[in-house]
Amino acid sequence: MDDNTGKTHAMRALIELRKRILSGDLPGGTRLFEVPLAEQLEISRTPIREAMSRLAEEGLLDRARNGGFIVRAFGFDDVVDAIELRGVLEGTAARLAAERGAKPDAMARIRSIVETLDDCFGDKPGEVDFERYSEFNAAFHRELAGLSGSDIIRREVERVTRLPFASPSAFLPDNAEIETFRRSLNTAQEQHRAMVTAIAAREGARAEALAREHARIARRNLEYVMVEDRSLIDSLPGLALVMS
Amino acid sequence: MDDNTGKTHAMRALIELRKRILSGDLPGGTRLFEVPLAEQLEISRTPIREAMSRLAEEGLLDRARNGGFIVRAFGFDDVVDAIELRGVLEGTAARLAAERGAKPDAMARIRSIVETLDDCFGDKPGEVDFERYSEFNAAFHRELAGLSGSDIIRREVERVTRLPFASPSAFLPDNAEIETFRRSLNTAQEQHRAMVTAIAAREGARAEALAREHARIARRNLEYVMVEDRSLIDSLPGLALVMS
DNA sequence: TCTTGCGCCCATGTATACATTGCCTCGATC
DNA sequence: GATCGAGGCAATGTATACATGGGCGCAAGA
Repeated sequence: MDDNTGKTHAMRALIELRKRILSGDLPGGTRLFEVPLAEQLEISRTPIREAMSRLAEEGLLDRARNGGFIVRAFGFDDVVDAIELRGVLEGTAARLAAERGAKPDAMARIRSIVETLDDCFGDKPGEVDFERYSEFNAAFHRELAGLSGSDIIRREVERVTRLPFASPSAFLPDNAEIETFRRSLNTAQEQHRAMVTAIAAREGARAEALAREHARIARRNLEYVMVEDRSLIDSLPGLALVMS
Repeated sequence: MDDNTGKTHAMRALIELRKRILSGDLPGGTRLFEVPLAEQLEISRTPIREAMSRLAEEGLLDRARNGGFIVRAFGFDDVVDAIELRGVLEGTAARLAAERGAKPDAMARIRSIVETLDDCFGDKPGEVDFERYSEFNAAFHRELAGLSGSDIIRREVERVTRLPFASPSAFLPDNAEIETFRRSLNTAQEQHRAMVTAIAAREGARAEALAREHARIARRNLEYVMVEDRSLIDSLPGLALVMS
């Protein structure tokens, strides 16, 4: 995101609007009018426009035909597709890293991240330091995105990842209560390790396949939520803006 | 792009700035200052900002740390990566269309486009209606992007495609003189046909592989230009903004 | 000489008045 | 009754004045 967090009026408007969209306060399809928003946030129209323009870049708003902005509507099909897309792009990042070779220091960094993730698992089965895992899981995916050395790939991976429900951490909620989710962490960590191994061995196809399958964990968790226990929807912040 | 072509000052500024960037008049890394630009284009700063914001969405400008915009710099490595990325995304579009099944009317449309492309080839070898081919080639790729029915996929395919050197028509220059390029058209059209066949037969892996290989034609043409005949660089509009 | 701090200047940030456009409504006419 | 057009309103588009803040240079002191 931006480091300028909250310094200017435009930044505060950006953050506030993003919050409202992500929380579902502004449902998909809602047209955003400059004047009322400016009055609500007690600033002028100019920073509002700036903020909306940035949200359009993020993919949270669409530009309307005759000017103005509309909150982008996401359905569950879109969540599935975005997760699939993340798998494809991370797969490409992994494959290219394998085929072209990753820089030694980047490989060292990602290996160290995998070690740390290992440490998040306690001795007893099912014992996981969730918060730490979540943090270093994000770090793993960030490192993976740039591992091939291609700026274009890194940018596009990070772009998809920015959609909250497509983020690698989307289904790592604060409440680690969900047994199904917790079990998936072992599989996920196996895949992290295997990806790094494949990349180091220059096995591009394997690295790509692993990354795609890795993203499928998110899809399975999504399907669990939708089919088995819809009450969980509310505890997953990334799903708040998704419309039935 | 936008249908609003040139109606407002912001749109005219957008078009003018885009032209300057694509033509290389504004090389990568150039910082764009609002005041001088406003004076040059004889409008105020407001529509300039609007235009620059849209160019950032297009990926032609980057936002600078402390405000302002910088022309994004592309090297030949980036062109290669962007072409690769297009292949990956079109491959995903094709695979999903195969796996999920495409709508009959969309299939009919893309089949009709393939027929038309066939008609572009004359009786004598090497005889091609270039302009018509180029037009319907673009149509094929546009149709392919949406064939799976996924908006997310279609948007992202079209997004990458918007970079001029990554467009499916990037190496279909007006001058059809380049024998190597002309020969590649036969291969390309074979692949178009095969992709449609694979999608209809629900052969996802084959459809994906074909789309990726299809994009490689662009990469080969790029390499031909770079290695065999660098003088051709100037005749390919999409490469003007690429820096050595 | 090096460093530090003050101040100016330039570029973006913001507010606001005014322009423009497109849509909606209401009415009149066919 | 339907359609076309004029008018007004509401929204974005634009210009511009002023605010803010960061960078650079110069100068003064250590």
